[in-house]
Amino acid sequence: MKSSNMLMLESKAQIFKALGHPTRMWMVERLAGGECCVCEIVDGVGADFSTISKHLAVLKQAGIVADEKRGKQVFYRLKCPCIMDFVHCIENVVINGAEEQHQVLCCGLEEGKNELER
Amino acid sequence: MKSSNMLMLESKAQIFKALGHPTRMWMVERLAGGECCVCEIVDGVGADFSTISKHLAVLKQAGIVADEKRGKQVFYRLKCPCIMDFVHCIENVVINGAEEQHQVLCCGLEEGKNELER
DNA sequence: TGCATATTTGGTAAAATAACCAAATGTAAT
DNA sequence: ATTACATTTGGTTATTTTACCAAATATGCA
Repeated sequence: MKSSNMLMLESKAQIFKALGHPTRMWMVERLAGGECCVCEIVDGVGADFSTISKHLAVLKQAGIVADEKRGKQVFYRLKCPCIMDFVHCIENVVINGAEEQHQVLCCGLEEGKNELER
Repeated sequence: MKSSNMLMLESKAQIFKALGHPTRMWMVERLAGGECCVCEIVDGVGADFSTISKHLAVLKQAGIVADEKRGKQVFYRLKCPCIMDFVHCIENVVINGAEEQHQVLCCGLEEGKNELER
């Protein structure tokens, strides 16, 4: 691969990769509804604390979430809530299947929709 | 994980995962410039034919690209060129680092920028 | 028909990921 | 200071991913 921009390529891929796991996807959607502490995520996902912690570390490492310790708890939040625009588009891709992808994937963003608040 | 929508979650994650590899990222960007045949991608990436073929299969499986056989060659194209909007946003995230992400990630789309043609 | 070209498929080994448990760390309250 | 709670880190094992090679398949041309 001819790569003056190999590093950029890897960085971008890393961000997508971080979103490429159902549990982390769930977390991102959860955090889109507002920050929450690790224990809340553990409750929602139903996996081991350590597992959740590691998934959160992946998202953090990719720059998708930020964490803040307050008292005994650590709170995570989406660093960029607009990442949900992506997610909603992808959702449409999934729902509408292969055929309509072309139209559908573009829609949400171009009309400036943002359904984070729902 | 409480999952009436577990399947949806997995499908979305799969799409992100497909984008989560430098080589596949490169391919998507290459295809954003217009369809091309497998051999052109092989040349660009510099990996084995079989490796490229398998990466393309991942993208196809995820519904990101489509293939069409013409003569001896197989041509691939982006099923949804607007997926590049995502990629460019992510690019900004990478460039601007953690601090500015919040503003930057949103920009490209809201101003309707689309640099596919460059 | 038979050959060369283009691509995919199958197999295998190395590397990366993911889940859990146990132990370590940091913080607050006693 | 000790204890309890919240989270992270380290270790282990199972699974998945990736890359390459070799072999199979498909297509066009001699």
